[in-house]
Amino acid sequence: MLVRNQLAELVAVAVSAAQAAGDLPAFDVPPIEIGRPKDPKHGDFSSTVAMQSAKPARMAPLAIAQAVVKHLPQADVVQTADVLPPGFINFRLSPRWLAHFVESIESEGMRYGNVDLGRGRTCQVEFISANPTGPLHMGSARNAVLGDAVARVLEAAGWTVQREYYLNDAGTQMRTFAETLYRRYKQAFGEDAPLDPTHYQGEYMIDLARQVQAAEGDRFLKLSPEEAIDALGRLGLEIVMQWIRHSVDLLGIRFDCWFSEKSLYDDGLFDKIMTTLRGQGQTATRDGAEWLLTSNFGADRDEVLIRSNGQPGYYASDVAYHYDKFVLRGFDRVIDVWSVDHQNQARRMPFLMKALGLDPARLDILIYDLVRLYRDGKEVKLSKRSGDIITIDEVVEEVGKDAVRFLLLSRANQSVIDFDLNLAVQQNEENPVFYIQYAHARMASILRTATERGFAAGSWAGGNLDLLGHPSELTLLGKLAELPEVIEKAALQLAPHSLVFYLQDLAATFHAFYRDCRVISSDPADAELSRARLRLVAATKNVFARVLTLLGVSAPESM
RNA sequence: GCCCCCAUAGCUCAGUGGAUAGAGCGUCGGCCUCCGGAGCCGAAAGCGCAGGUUCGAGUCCUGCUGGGGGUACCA
Repeated sequence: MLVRNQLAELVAVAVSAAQAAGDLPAFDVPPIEIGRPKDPKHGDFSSTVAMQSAKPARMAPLAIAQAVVKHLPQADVVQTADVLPPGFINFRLSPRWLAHFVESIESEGMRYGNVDLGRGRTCQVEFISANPTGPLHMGSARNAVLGDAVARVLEAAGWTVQREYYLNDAGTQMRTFAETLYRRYKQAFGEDAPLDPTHYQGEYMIDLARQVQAAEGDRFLKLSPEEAIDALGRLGLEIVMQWIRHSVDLLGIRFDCWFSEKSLYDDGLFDKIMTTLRGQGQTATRDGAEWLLTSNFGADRDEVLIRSNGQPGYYASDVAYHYDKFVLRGFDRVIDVWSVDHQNQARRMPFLMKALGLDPARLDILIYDLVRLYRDGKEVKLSKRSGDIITIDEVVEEVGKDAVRFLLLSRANQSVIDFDLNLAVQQNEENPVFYIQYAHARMASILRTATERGFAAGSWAGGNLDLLGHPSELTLLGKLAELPEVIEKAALQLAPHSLVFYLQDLAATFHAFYRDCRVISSDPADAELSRARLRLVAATKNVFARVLTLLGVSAPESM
């Protein structure tokens, strides 16, 4: 159980006991929340229950706090519980308990920090889902690493997670893609086939056409334009999918499922849902189009399902796709990771859920803000259509997966990221990922050095943890014990960036410990203390590796 | 016009309604004779403006100013 929850229980018991003893009146006790004081001298945890109870109990907060502390049950975890004006109850964790906390970290290993918010329930995280009409560009990189990190955090929080890429292989964009490829393909044979302004202007379409030319020759020229466009569209899609898989792989991401939008129509699911919705009277025909009457569920407007040209609109796909997720595949929860461009669409999703008879709370739309790319001090605009793109592959090959992931995960989701390509290339102390990885490498180095100086690998396992008690050791131990709270918070808020800030904090705490406490001593009299400290270093290294893994960033043994 | 997000130190950003608002970079001043100085210690420096709610507001509400995004029978 989280330390915070243990303390909350102790306080709850104390309040009841105080009431039973007549030291507190009967009143509605507010939910007991345990917080972390900003200032460490106020202790490790604090409760504001006394201030919150002042009004209902009609008592001075200070007196309430004193009554609570008086009835606080004994517990190993608590060293002291102090009352401070205006009514804070401050807890300090027991040094002995903290020191032995190392044993928990050792036994849990790379599972340490896990919490059980999910209780095994299933959660699908759908992310990237960029149109397969070209290589993944840097605009999708934030989506990619955020979605993956959220998936990792949710797994650590007890959810059974499935990662999915939704392939928009239906609709007009695919048609435009196929037409563009057809013209580039003809151009490759020297034919005059100029692009329209609506076509994809990017150079990569030329590469794609040449690739087809090399592999397939001129056989598509012999088909009718319609047949050729169809065939080239399918072939081009396959090739682009290979590009996308490669980029995703470079970022260290694995998808469990690549879901085809087209399959929603080919497999008859869309028709089936339309029949159901019509039967329920949830659609209406107006202006030649068929609408889903979301205004019946509180929306300020209805949504077009089938356009007046007879083609389904994108909302139709969303309806069928989410029906498939929740009803056919039965996910308890779904998270769609969308850029801020889709904020309007996101607001309409709850109505879609209601129209399908589903609880909107089961669907989270995780909105993140833009990434602005800068090169040589100028913003670089990204657009597949204009052809001005910087691919994920280019950037990852230039600055590495770790830097890309770390930089893109070190901001809150709702803040804009300015990604300076020139700066990211500089692999120096200005790059925060190196600070973190350095700390891990330093710990690895300490353990290596220990084995060279007579502490056989693992021989410190029996080190006497009771010897740990230096303030810097206790601070480090307290920070290590925070991890479950950090993971819980990251999972609840779908905000992996808090892991980054935790790591920076932990690194600083470790460096302070390293400064104050010599781990490997040449004095034989300190051998036992060294073994205890080596256990602490190994536990800290484990926590670093754990959190870096949650971020998808590697934890180097040396740099 | 309407809707959403943002505004915190010189710069880039954290900050679950709690106590003296933090970190990195930059600036200034210190620290390597046994573990990695890619590190550590210290200093200067901040919540856009005006109201409101609350025992308590950077955090919640309203208005204003400034920046970004969104407002299709396109996805």
